[in-house]
Amino acid sequence: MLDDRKAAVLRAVVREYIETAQPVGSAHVARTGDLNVSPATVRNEMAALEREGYLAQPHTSAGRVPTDQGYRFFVDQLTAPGALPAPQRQQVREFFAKAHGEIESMLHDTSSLLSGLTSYAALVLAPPSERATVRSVQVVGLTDRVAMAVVVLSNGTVEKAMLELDAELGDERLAAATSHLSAHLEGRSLAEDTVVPASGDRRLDGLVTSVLDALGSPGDRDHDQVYVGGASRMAAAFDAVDTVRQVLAILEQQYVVVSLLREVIDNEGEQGISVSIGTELGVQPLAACSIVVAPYEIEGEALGTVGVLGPTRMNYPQAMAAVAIVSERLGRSLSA
Amino acid sequence: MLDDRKAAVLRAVVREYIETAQPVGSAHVARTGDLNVSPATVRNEMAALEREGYLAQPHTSAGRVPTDQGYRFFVDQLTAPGALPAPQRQQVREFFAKAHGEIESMLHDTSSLLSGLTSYAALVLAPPSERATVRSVQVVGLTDRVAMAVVVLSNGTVEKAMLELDAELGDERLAAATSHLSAHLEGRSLAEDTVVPASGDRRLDGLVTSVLDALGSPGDRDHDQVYVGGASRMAAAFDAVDTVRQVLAILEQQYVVVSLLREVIDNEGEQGISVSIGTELGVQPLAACSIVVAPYEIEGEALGTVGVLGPTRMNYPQAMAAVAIVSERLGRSLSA
DNA sequence: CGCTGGCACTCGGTATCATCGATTGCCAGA
DNA sequence: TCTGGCAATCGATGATACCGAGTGCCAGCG
Repeated sequence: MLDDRKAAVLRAVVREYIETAQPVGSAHVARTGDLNVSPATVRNEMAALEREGYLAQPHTSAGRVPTDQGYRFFVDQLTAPGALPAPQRQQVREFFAKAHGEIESMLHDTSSLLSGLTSYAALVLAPPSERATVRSVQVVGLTDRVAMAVVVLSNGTVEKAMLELDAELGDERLAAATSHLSAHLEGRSLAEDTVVPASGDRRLDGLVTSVLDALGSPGDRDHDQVYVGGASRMAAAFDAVDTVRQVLAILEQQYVVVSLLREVIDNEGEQGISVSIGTELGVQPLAACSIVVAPYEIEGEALGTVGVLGPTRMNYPQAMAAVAIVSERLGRSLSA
Repeated sequence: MLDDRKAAVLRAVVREYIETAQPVGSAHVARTGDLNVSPATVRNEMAALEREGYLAQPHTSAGRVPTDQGYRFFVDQLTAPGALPAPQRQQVREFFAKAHGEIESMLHDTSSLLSGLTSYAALVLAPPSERATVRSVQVVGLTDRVAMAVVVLSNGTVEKAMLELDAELGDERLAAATSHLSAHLEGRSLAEDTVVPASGDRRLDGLVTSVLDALGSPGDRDHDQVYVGGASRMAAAFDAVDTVRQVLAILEQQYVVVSLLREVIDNEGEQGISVSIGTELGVQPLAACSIVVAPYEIEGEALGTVGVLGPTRMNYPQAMAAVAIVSERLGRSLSA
């Protein structure tokens, strides 16, 4: 697609622009890039790259800036994930050595870690609890007419649902519901359309049904819990306060973030790290942002995802390295 | 402290500045304020107010801007909470009419509501679970050496704690621990130093102890769950992107936000709404921010708090009105 | 034929300067 | 005690010029 020299020029421009956030001129490239050519030659190549859509000029007589297409080529062809500097590798190691306990706090802390590693916002998507099996079900009365169903899943997640009861139900009936549900749910996943056979007792069956309803409904969306860490770092990435506001507003909408992560993962071949750049994200306010994500695997199955959200001029090699190592260690840590 | 006319001038300046974010000149005050005096007179008053620390001049020959002290006087003496416009009252009513279900999602949604009402960031602090009593305890095995203790509290909260077991424990022993703990914890609060008598079985007692340890430790800090809504709106309140970053960084640290809310509530007389302005907050990055908070009461006891965080030049009457109505309705809603 | 040095040209950024207008402080007079 | 008048202040705005980074193009060189 691009001959070697064009590629080298593009690479030099992207690298320089990532570092300085300033348009890159031909002189800089001629000096920096490995190719030993004069600025004039570089200029010709840059003009060509601009015609082909890889570079853009903010205005005549400024340097060139990579376009989304330019970043795309850079990510796909011109760079490898790269390695994280030693101190940061060490930091990751220590984090996962200490990490233990509840999955929620672990995912939350992971988002902070990743954000710290990259100086961008970090996104961590929890594994869907559909695959987990029920370990325990319990129906507990809170007040006369309010009960709560609590389900413990094999992955350490706890689901709960409030029930508003039509009629006052005694402890015995709640206990009966608990044991009835336990008998038919334990060992299965909540996702299956679990049919719990009727018991004959009408009020009991009504209670059981409402428990299943309550547990089922949040399962679709609420479960895609996403942890956003270091959103404030987006403020350092842009100097237009309005851009910052729009990006943050997006990050506050969990479902948008979740579907964004899903899309990015699905888009590319499943070979690990995926990158979506600028307009590829399909969300206007994020036109100046890129996302780097990788799935993490628990017990060999790709389940959740971790990623970072940064400006399109983010440091892709570093971000990819960080996402790679964190997703790998997180998966390993959760498998144990 | 301030004679009537000075107060009127101060009020006019604060109101105008809140609206326009521009330094206010004497002519504007003379026109706007109810007092029928000439700009020259207003100038004299303003000079006096500046000497006494209520106003400041960004530079000679600009208008005046309120100082923190000026806002303080305004809030304490010159304004009443004010009433929310009808459509917003309606919005609150509808919200709480529909609201139901788990306390967590309710608090979360409340923070969004309050943020929407005020266009500032909203802070909602969950009631501490110390007062709630235990309704159910259960120890569930997840893998050979990992178990999870789940406690359902009377307020609808679920506590959980992971346990790493020294030795493999069979289901019978977990069940024994469950019933032993149930017998001694149910009806009490987790905060009390609950002494669970020894059973005689050494391994069982070890398990029981570790459950209590695990449940006790997070109880101190993890519990002060705080929900932050509309943080992105802080980006609209400032035009220095760096200020935005610092404020957001603060908002990401839960414990800072929690202790901030605590302090503000404690500072002032407990008569409802409290306001902390600028440097009063004692946190340098928030020098340009103010917080308006009110406790909400469940069953007559002041427990959690709701509040908004905005720029010092926030619309105090409106914010106070919004905080007041939301805290009142939230408390009522949670009491039901 | 491709690369290079040279060169005119473009155009944003910065500095300088004058002007304008909002606002003040002060003072003398009502 | 208030007011109108007035000089003074100082940021904001705009015009102007200049500088420099960078470009595109072209003629010449290897």
